[in-house]
Amino acid sequence: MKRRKVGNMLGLAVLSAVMDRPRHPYEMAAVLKERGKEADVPIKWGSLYTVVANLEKHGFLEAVESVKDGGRPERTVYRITPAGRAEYEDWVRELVGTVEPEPPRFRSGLSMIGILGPDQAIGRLRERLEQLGERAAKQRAVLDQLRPLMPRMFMIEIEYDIAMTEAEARWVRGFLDELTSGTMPGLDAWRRWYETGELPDDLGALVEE
Amino acid sequence: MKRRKVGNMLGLAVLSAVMDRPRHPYEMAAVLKERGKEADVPIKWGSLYTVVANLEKHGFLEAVESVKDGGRPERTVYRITPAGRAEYEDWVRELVGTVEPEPPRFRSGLSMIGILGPDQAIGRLRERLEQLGERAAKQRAVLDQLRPLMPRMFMIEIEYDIAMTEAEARWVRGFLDELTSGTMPGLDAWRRWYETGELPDDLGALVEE
DNA sequence: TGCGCAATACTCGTCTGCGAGTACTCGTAG
DNA sequence: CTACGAGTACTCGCAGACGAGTATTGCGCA
Repeated sequence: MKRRKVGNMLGLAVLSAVMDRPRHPYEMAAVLKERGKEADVPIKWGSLYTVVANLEKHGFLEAVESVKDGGRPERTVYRITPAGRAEYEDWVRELVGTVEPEPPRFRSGLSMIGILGPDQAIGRLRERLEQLGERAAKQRAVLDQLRPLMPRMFMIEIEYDIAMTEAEARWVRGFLDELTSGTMPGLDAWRRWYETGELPDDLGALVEE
Repeated sequence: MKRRKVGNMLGLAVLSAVMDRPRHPYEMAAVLKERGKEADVPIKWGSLYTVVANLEKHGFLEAVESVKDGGRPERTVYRITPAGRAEYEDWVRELVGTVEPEPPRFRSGLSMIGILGPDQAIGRLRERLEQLGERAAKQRAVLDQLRPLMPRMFMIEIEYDIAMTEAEARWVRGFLDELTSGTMPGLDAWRRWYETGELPDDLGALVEE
């Protein structure tokens, strides 16, 4: 497989920032923050300059070498090249069109939730549920605030975000219900194991492989 | 904030692999693959030894220095320490109980879907939808195959995965419907901009800030 | 008029992640 | 009985990510 020449997501953000007009790195970061892209790609100062340099090395950006105005320390302004535009488009095409495995950390947590024991597990899941609710509310507030200002298509990723947050909340709530109502099979075996360390014979056999 | 001493997710996997009995690094990787943990945490050989070394440095693992059997090149066997157990538990607690922002790459793609133009966007979204279907089917197959062998609680993360995949598929389908049925506002403005490069006056004003 | 703080615009060095190589060994097909 | 491919068990070194520092300037406020 042909891995992207510049793999860092910040690279994509940089390309998008430079599409309309040439900018110097600090300005790129500024517009990205303004446009709320920080939610997509956390902008780290350390990475920004490395990434810009790499994009230039691979011919996606070129320096317009404008030292311009007095005052400020010297700045290098970059312009996007045709190759850069192509890369940008191709990258977005890939992001939208293909699903690659990016396991969320919560998934890992779930797969090891055993060691917490049922009671602690329930407690933690309740906390998560609450946080998911807050997150959804916050996103919805952003959406409402922006709605009069710009067309829906420009905020579609927020709608996606809300939908996913709510879906997760729904799942967690369902799981929680099964745990608290006792519908989930093996619950007391789990509790026994957590409290005494002994596990039922059939499971003991299972562990052997 | 107190960042984890060993931040790599592989570290968590290593701890989990060493909970029951001491193992040497290669063996850890082996059991992790066997238990299907690769879906949670991709196991990179390069990282494995660094991570194990770091875990040891911070007192979560300790070497049992067993050169043991003939044949194979020398191996170092590691045992988990009490501090290691505590760290493991605490880490899982954090993963389950708190939601931190980890923006999926698709979200970024959506926020930049503009440059593709409506027709290409629709095409790509169709592809994604198809892949999501495949993914859900595959996960479901795994679940069905495992169900007779182990209790549900041991496969809960697969259930979560399926639920999330389906939720995304549902959202994409809805979005796609709005695009193809023409319900989405601003669709022809979008097409015009993509084909000719000119954007309606109200948007032009918007871009100024 | 002078003080300090926020903003501007980076640089530097460390620390981590990981791909690609290495070297040895066992089973087995010819 | 031997050659080879698959498994075993790592090592090495580079490239990338990032935190923390630095130096300058403009502006508000007293």
